[in-house]
Amino acid sequence: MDTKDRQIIRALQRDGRMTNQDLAEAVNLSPSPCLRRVRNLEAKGVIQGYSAEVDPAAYGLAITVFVRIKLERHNEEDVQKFEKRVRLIDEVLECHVMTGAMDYQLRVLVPDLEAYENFIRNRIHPIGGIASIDTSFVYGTVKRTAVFPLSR
Amino acid sequence: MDTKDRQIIRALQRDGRMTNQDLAEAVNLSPSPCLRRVRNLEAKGVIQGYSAEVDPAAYGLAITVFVRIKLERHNEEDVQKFEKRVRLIDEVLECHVMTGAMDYQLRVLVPDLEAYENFIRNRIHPIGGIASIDTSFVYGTVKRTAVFPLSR
DNA sequence: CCCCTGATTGGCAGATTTTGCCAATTTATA
DNA sequence: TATAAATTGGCAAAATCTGCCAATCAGGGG
Repeated sequence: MDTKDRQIIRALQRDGRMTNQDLAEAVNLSPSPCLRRVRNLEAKGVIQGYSAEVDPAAYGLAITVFVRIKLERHNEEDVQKFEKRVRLIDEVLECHVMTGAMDYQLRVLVPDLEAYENFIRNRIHPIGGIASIDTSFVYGTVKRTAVFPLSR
Repeated sequence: MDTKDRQIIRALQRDGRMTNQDLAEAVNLSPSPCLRRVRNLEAKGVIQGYSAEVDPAAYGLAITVFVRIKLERHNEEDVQKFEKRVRLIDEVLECHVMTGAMDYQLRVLVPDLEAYENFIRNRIHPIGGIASIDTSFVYGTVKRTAVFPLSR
């Protein structure tokens, strides 16, 4: 992981579909060592995959919600159960374990408010063992980028 | 935006670099109409771009932080100033306007705790007009996907 | 200071993929 | 049902990918 690798990573975060030729030019390499570095980053798991960035509203998912959840108990069994169930819910795009007053923060995508109510009632509450839920809707997005800051 | 478009979108969210030929096969089209649909989704802004998914820790950014910020005043000028400044900060990958007790939630990536302290002192506080800051560090990630739920 | 070793690079060529064009098919509308 | 519009599939030229080999570079030991 040298400077060249970091350049490659940031270029592919900006445009994950750029051709290897363009990428090579952008980082001052010829195509073949450039491709070799990319494949290497993929094999080592530094680059975990590639994905299309899609406008959720245009797709029909107008509402983004951050849901913060606290469990009643934190024994191994209840924690495992919660995490396993959460992973299976398609509307949950992200779930992190957090410091602070709440245990988890979820990023959830739903078409409308009614769907959010159903999500909480039919997907979250049935898991059981939940002490409290705190919901914040996203009004607007000021910034959203996939490009990491240059580190050193 | 029909079923086929949604299939294409979800396939490209799973693997943004799959070849058009494979994509066409996955959605039961021949390559040329498939590519035409993709280009159309890009032109309409439904697909906003493509990006590499990178392991932050492997890149050297071990710490993910969600920062919730409340402003002192909400007049046009202070709000614009805050948002403009936040957009320029490389460590901030996301910033959303939120309902609830806090005004904004930021997703921030830094190499270590010291860098986070510097981030707050040198990047956030100097903006001014901030009433309160609430920090939650990410301990672990239970789920993270780019693939939207199928909407109807 | 030079040589040796291992790692990385650049160029080449065959295989694969993209992409614009046209005729044929399907879908929607009157 | 007839017509118009939109969408599709196939083809071929252009661009790209990717494995291989010789050349170059960086670092350590004598």
